[in-house]
Amino acid sequence: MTNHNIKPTEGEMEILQVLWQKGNATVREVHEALNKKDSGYTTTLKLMQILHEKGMVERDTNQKTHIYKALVSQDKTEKQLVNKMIDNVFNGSAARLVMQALGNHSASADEIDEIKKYLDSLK
Amino acid sequence: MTNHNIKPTEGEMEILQVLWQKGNATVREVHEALNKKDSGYTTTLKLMQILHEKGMVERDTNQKTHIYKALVSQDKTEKQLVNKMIDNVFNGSAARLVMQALGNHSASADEIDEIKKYLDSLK
DNA sequence: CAAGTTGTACGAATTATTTCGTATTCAAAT
DNA sequence: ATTTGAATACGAAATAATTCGTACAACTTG
Repeated sequence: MTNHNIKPTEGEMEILQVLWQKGNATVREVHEALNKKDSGYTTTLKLMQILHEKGMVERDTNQKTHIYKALVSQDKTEKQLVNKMIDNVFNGSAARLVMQALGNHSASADEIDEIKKYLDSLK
Repeated sequence: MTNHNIKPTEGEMEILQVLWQKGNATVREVHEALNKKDSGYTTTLKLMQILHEKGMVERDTNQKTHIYKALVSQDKTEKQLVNKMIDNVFNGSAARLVMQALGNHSASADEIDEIKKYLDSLK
């Protein structure tokens, strides 16, 4: 299977998210979307170059300003990270993770409704 | 607020989990519970000493063999890591995380029932 | 076309994390 | 008492991740 052993670092994840959201983007666009006051433009550039080395993004270098695009699937990457957390933090119990995620202010009433609908659809 | 900025590393998390599960334990017990074939006893020891420096565990040094116990709350630590993931990976949406966690084989039918009950109890 | 601006490349410094080697201490067993 | 085994202490090496400095190339505009 493709995309099997990807394990983006935290910094790489931030960039991938921007790319997933925008579809494709230049380094500057990503850097500005991240709005990091604690690190400079070349840091973002370097990270994106590393993502490219690792095969997680592709880029169009026809223009001077390169255009990047995620190659790894958002869904697969998210699943992988979630499963890792279920294993590492919740001893394999997805239910425990879910309850922990819902048992705090991050989950609004709307979100809870949405989840209920989703659960019903699983039956 | 107490326990605010703890951020255990991955290695530290593994140890904390054993401590939460066992209540208290010696270094050897933790090391064996982890069953790591890729790193030695002194590595586990060192990590536990670091946890102690950081104030995340306490230890009884009355006997030659020290006995460790977690000081940070499992619940708070889990919430913190989950919230971080919701922010970093799911753009602030707890619902997206939950669905990702449920949308794979990690979640059994039993678990899904459990979650439904929990959701109902939130209303 | 010269000067300034914006971009990439990439080695190297910095910082974080994990791992180990070795000294030392203590207790049990010979 | 001496040896052996199991423990802690802790500096330092190894590895991973982030950040930056600086060189250079390509546009832009005055």
